[in-house]
Amino acid sequence: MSLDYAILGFLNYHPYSGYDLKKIFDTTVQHFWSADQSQIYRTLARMTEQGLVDVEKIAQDDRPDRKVYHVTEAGRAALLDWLSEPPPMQANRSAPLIQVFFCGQLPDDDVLAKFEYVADLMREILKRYDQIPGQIDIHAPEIASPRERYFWLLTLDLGIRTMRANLEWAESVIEQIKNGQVPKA
Amino acid sequence: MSLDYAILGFLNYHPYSGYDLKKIFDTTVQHFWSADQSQIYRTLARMTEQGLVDVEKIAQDDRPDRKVYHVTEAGRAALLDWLSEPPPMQANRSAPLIQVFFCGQLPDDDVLAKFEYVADLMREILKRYDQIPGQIDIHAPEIASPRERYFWLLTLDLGIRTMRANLEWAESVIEQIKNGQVPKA
DNA sequence: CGCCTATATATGCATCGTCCTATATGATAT
DNA sequence: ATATCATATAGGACGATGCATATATAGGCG
Repeated sequence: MSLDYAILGFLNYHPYSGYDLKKIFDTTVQHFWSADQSQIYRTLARMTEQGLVDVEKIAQDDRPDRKVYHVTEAGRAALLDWLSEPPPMQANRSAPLIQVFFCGQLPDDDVLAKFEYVADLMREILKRYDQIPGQIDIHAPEIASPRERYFWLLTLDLGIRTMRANLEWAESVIEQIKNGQVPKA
Repeated sequence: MSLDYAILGFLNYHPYSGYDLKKIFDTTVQHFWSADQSQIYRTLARMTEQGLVDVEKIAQDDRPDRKVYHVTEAGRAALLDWLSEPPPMQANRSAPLIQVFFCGQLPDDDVLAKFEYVADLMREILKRYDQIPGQIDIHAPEIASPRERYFWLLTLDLGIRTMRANLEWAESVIEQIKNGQVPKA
């Protein structure tokens, strides 16, 4: 259901097509949410049936026709209701940590390589996060008010803080392996 | 597929039943993985067909019969192969952050209440993390080697670091709201 | 006697999510 | 000429997940 509200949230700023929404997801909220193209279309179809959004068909000469979606009053009400609810606290799920949990089975050299790989990935992700702020104007210029931008930057701030914590963790593990502080089997 | 390897990892320490595994998941790795009971049983059934595990039926007088699962050689090989692979970096998905992203729609008081609720939840989770170390002996005493414990504590360390970062973030947001630093619509 | 809890396994159902593929158009590159 | 890319929408197949429910045994409580 989260995708529903993410879509409603963006459509509440401005009408968009499924194709637009896919691009917006991939650029503005990609640090905490991803959306598959086919699922966006399917969700929009369902939400149209449910009366949460309206479709406006726009014919184009040079390109395929667009279906632009608008929030209805019901959709807007559903969004505001949901925003008022306590946040949907989900269970943490981290597949990589399953590897960490059991990787005592491997020799230290392999473990070290694994953590150095992870640390490099995290440094790259942090670099990518630095580039996000510039993208909201390009891909969702309708999110223009200082207040909207503020809350958007809050999510990015959390992403950066979390990723830094992860990186510090990985670096501390690397240190411990190099110093021979990992117990032997 | 992650659940497969988590199950293989535990069965590689010791044979367990589905019921045992459910309890172990809920106590030892609950800070980064949860498993539904029905899915554990279904996964064990599939893995038996695939030859990754073997079943041993144990009749009990006072209680229903148990089906205790053992890792096969193929299962052990699959586990070690997977542990050697680069960690399966998944997309971050955070439903609560969708609320944060769009909650500029709400008045500051509601936003403040939301973040105080989140901060309280995180403090509770941090308290719960403190109690995890004692539980591994009770619910999975077979994970006894210092090396295994070390990697297990690494996952807990990351959970604590991440949760602390989240809490600091929430507290900084609360400060900003109280100081009137959030832009008005 | 009925009810609840713990142990133990299993199925049904619906949703969510991802991957792959199909369809259609126009512009640009080789 | 052909290939590929960007735009634009959509369906099939499948796996993962979660919730509810069914079945069975034994013990404890009121």
